[in-house]
Amino acid sequence: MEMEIDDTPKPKGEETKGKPIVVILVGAPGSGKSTFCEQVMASSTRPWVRICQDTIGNGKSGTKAQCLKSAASALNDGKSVFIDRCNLDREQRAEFLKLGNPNVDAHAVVLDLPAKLCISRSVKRTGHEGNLQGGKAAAVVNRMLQKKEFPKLSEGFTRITFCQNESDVQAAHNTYSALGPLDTLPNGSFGQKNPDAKIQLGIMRFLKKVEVPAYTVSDANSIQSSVSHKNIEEKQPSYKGHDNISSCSGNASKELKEGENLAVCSSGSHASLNDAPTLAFPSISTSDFQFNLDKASDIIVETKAAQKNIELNKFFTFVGDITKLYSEGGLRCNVIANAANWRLKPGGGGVNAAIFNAAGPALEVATKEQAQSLHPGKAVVVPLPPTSPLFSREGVTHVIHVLGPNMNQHRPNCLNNDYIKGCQILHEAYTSLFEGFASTIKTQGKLAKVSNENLDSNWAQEVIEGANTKHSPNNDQKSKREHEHEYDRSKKCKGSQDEIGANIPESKIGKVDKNNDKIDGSMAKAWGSWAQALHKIAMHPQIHKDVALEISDDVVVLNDLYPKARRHLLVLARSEGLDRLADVSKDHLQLLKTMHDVGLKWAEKFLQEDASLIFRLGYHSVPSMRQLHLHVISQDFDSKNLKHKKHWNSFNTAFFLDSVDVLEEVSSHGKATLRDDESLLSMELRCHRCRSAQPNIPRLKSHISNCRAPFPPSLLQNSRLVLAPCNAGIDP
DNA sequence: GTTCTAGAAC
DNA sequence: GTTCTAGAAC
Repeated sequence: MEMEIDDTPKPKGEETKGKPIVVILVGAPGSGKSTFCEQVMASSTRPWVRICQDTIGNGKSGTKAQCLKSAASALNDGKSVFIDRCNLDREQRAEFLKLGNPNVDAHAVVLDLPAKLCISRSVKRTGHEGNLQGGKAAAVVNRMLQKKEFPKLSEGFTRITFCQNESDVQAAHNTYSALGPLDTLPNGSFGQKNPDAKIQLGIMRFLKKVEVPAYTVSDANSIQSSVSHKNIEEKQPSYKGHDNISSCSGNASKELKEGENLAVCSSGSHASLNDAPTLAFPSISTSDFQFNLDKASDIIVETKAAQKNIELNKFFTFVGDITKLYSEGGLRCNVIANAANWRLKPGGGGVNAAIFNAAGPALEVATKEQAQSLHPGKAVVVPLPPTSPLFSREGVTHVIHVLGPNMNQHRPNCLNNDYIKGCQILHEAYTSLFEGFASTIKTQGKLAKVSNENLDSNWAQEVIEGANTKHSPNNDQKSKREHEHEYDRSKKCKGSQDEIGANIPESKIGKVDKNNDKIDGSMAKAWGSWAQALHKIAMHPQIHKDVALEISDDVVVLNDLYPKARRHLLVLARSEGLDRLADVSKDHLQLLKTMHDVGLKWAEKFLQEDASLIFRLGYHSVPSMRQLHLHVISQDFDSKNLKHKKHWNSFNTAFFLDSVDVLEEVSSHGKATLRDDESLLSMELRCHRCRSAQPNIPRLKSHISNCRAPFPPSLLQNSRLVLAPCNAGIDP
C-alpha cells in the first residue's frame, strides 16, 4: 500500500490537541486532485496522509475498503487525511464521511473545473496512477461528470470548498497549506458560485433528440453536445453563456437530480420570444415530494396541452431565478407559475418564498382576491398589480399559483405515498397551469404585442385544442407509446384476454384444463411449465424434502430459490386449486391465518439470529409461480438475485399485498383487493424507506445499502413490518 | 465501449 | 420465475 506521508515533525504536546481533518476531494479525473494534495502536503506544517485509491494496492489500483481502512488508521494516529478519489456521487462519499466524528472534521474540496480541461489533462497524461489515458478518458470523464452530485453540508460535511477555476484552486490550496496542526477552519459551504444552479434538464426531456440548447450546455458535456451547440447558438444568441449555468450534467436524461429548474413555454418562436406571451414554470413537486423530473416531464408531455402537439421547440428549460428572468436572464416572461402552498401564503421555501418576496405584498393582496386556498392539482391565475416590483422590473403580468400533489401528512389531502394518484394530480396540476396560461392570453389578447402572424392570441387555443404541427417522429412515437401505456392499458388487457379467450376451446371455458388452470374468462393466464415448481412441491412435499424447511398438512415452507433479500422464504398453501390470491375466498381464511402465523414464526426465528433484520409478509397481486404462496422477506433487499425493476416493484409497490391486509379484507369482504396492474411493476424505482427515486437498479441497490431513513408511516402501521422485540419501540 | 433494460424463450 | 441477448442509453 502506498501512502504519501508528510512527516513534518510535530511540535511536542500539540499532536494530541489538534483535530484531524478528513478532506474528501471531489472531482473528475484530471481535475487536479492529486496535484492539490501534493502541493498542500509540500507546504503544510500539519501531518497529512494522502489516500489514493489508484495506488493503494501496492502501487496499483485498490479498493474502497482499503482506502477506508488506511484513512481510519491515519486519523487514529492524529494525522489529517486526503481522500484522493473522484467521490463524485453521494453514495461514493458516504462511507468516507463516516470517518468524520466530533473529533474529526469532514471537509470536501470540490474541484469543479471545466470538463474540457479535465479531459485534456486526462488524455495527455501518461503513466497516470489511474491509468486513464487516451481517447477513452474523454468518455469516462464525461460519464462521471454526468453523474456527479455536489456535496452538501447535510451529508455530514462540516466544511465544503468549491473551486471552479484555477484561482479558486489556488485559494483553497493556500487555505489548507496555511493550516497548522492546531488550526481549524470555519464550518460552512464556500465558493459555490450559485448554490441553486444545477443544470437539471429533466423537463427538457421532451426536447431530447431535438436539440440541446446552447445555454444549458456546460463544460461538462461540451464534447457531446458540440454539434447541436452550433445550431442553437445561431438560433438563440442571446442565451449563450448565461452565467447562472455553472456546472453539472447538461444531459436531458434520467440521471438528473431534482431542483429549481424552470421550463419556459412560449407562444412564439425563440427568435421573437421577447414579444410573445410566455410562461415560465418551475418543476412542480419534484423536490418536495420526490417526484423525479423524468416522471414529471412525462406527465407534462401527457397533459392535454402537450398531447395536442404543442410545438416542442416552444418549450425549453432554463436554470436560474424565476423572479429575475428578465433582469438576470434576459428572458421576457409575462406569466410565471408558482409552486404554491395550499394556503396561498408567502413563506415556506423555494420558489414560493422567492416569488412572494420578489413580488412584494401586492401579490399577497391580489392572490387573496382570487382565492383563499388551493386544492392539489388546481391552479389560480393572479393578475399582478403594476405596483409589484415583479411587474415593473421583470415585466411579469400574471402569477399562476399551482399546487402539486401532497405527500406531507401535516398538510391537507395527503396522498400517503400513493404515487399513482400523485402522478394523476401532477398531471392535473400541469393541465390547470396550461389552461390558466391560456386564459391569460385570451383575456390579454388585445394587449399582447404580436409581431408575427402566427403568434396571435389564438395560440392558446392551439395549445389546448390542438393543431397538428411539427412534431419530431421520435417524440411523437414516444409520447404515443407512453400515452398508451398510461391510459389504454385497460383496453390492452381486455384485448389480450380476448385473444387468449379466443384460442381456448369453448369446452374448457369455466372448466379445468389439464394443468388445472381455471379458465373462466376473467382469468385466462395459463401457467407455463416453468411456473409449476411450487405447485409440485405443495402437492408432493415428501419428494422435495431437500428444499422444504417445514411441512405440515396445510403448508410447506421453503427458501425462495432466488432470494431477493438476505432472508426470503415462501410459505406455500397445500390446497389443490388454490393457485393465487385471486382464487382465495372466505373459506380460506383459516388457511391464510395459518400461513401468516407460520411466516411470522419463521421471521421471529430469523430475528433471533439477527435482530437488525426487518420482515414483511405478503403476497404478489399476480404471482408468476403457480400455487398460493406467502413471501416472508427481509427488507434489506440485499441480494444478487434482485436484478430487475420488476423484482423491486413486486415487493415495493401496491403490487405487494401485506398479509395482514389480505387477512383483514378476506375476513370482511371474502376476497382480497388485487392490484392487478402491470404498470406497478414498471413504475420508477423508489427507495422503500425514504421514497427517493433512483434512476436504475444498480443505483437503487447502492442507495438502499446506505439509506437508514425511517420506513413510510403506512408500513409502520398494523404490524406490516415485523421487527425484533428490542427494536419494536423505535423507528426501524 | 460499457451498462442497463426489456422482450422472447423456456 | 430465470436466462439470453439486442439494442438503447450512457
